Amino acid sequence: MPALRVRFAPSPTGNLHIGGARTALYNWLMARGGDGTLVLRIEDTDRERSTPQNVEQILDALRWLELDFDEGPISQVSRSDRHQDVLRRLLEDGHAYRSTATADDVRAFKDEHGADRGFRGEDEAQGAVRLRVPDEGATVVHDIIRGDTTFQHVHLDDPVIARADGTVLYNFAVAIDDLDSEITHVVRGEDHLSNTPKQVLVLEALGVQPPLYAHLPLLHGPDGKKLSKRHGAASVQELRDAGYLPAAVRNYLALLGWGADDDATILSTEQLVAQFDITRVQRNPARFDEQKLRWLNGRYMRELSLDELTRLLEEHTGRTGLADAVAISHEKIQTLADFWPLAGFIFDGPSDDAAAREKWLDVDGLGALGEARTALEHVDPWTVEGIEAALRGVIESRHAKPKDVFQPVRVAVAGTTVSPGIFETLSVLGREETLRRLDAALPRA
RNA sequence: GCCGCCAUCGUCUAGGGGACUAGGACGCCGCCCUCUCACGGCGGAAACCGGGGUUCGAAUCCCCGUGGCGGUACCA
Repeated sequence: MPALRVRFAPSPTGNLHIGGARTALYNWLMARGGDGTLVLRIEDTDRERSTPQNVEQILDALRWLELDFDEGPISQVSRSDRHQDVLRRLLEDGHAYRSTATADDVRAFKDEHGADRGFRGEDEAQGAVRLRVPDEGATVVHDIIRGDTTFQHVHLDDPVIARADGTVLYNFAVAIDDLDSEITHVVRGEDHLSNTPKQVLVLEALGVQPPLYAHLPLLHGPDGKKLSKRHGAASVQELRDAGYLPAAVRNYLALLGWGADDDATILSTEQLVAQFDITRVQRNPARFDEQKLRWLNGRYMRELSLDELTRLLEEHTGRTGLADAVAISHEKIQTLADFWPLAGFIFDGPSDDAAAREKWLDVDGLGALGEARTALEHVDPWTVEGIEAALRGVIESRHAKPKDVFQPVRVAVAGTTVSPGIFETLSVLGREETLRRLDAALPRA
């Protein structure tokens, strides 16, 4: 039994999308759970898109997700000498040939022959390099999620494996790189399934065994369409900006296409590593549901200590001295990004919600506010309990409903109808600032 | 067009011939808690794509249809 070796091989086209992130996670879980090795390879044969910045974005996303790798990153381009060697060998032994046939030529051929025959070119000693597909038989892809898939050779065209200028193409480079990295399990998106026989054929031409495959179901947006920016946070970068926690993202992503034996929903990374089983992965595509991620993230946020949450929020907002405000907001936010809209008024002053003022700072509201101001002035010491007692006293003397006093006060200090608990908020604000804000909301005497 | 993959509540899933009056989670609805928003608690509505088989028995196996998705590049 050879050691488990898996790989994550993104092409650096920009942000790491959540589909790619899940592929990385599944590979990582397999490696970590099975004493395996995870190899990172950058598929950078498309020179246009493979900029150093794009590569750095991928690495950055993996770092944020806290998914480490054991070997690499290996640049596919850096292996071109090896690719050329193999290419030459296939050309020499007749498994590949040069042909000037174009995509249009192949299309014309297909139009004529339909599904009866795959395109087979003539060896013209020049042009692009095509791999010779046997006329008879079939290539079977062994997939540990989907079982065996058979591709009849008559349906396969001889694939181009290198351009006329000699540079190799994806389906060739992948096969060689996986071979040289001694990858035992190729775990990747289902969009690669149809091209897998080309890779298997390359390996068979070299007389070596292909690895086992595991093609993961694709991830779609809430509308079932391909995931994109318009679906909200679709990349790791956006997830981070939206204030999600890496552990929550890992948990959620793991559940997109896989479920634990006991159908548990909240699984720590340790539990994921211990329980993840690639053979239990779903075969049908999953939709990315940000609402569930939000809920899950909220659960993780509430597990955090105040110190840790404060640290993360100060990092996220770029502000300091948030500890008290965090303490009274802890239960009310689901993402790091939720904090400032809820509690930012404590630092930046009341927000300006005209509808809220109109509704709660009417004649009655201002009356309650005036009494509240007087009552609060004498609170000593300035504690949550003292503040509550004072405000409840106002309710009693006015024979009012609680909200008829609390909401005007809230609108006066926060500028809007939503905030952390009112007593806690005033406590954090301090007597001076509280009275200042109440006075500002009251008509001049 | 051709080749291929897929198909359980709105969503993620459990289920791998009888344990299914189909279970859990998010979301939704109602109630409770309550100073707003949340949190928490309780309860509810909500699914086996359709049609044929196989079988004593099918959500589970097979076939067809339908639908979704992917591939079909001298992209990755």
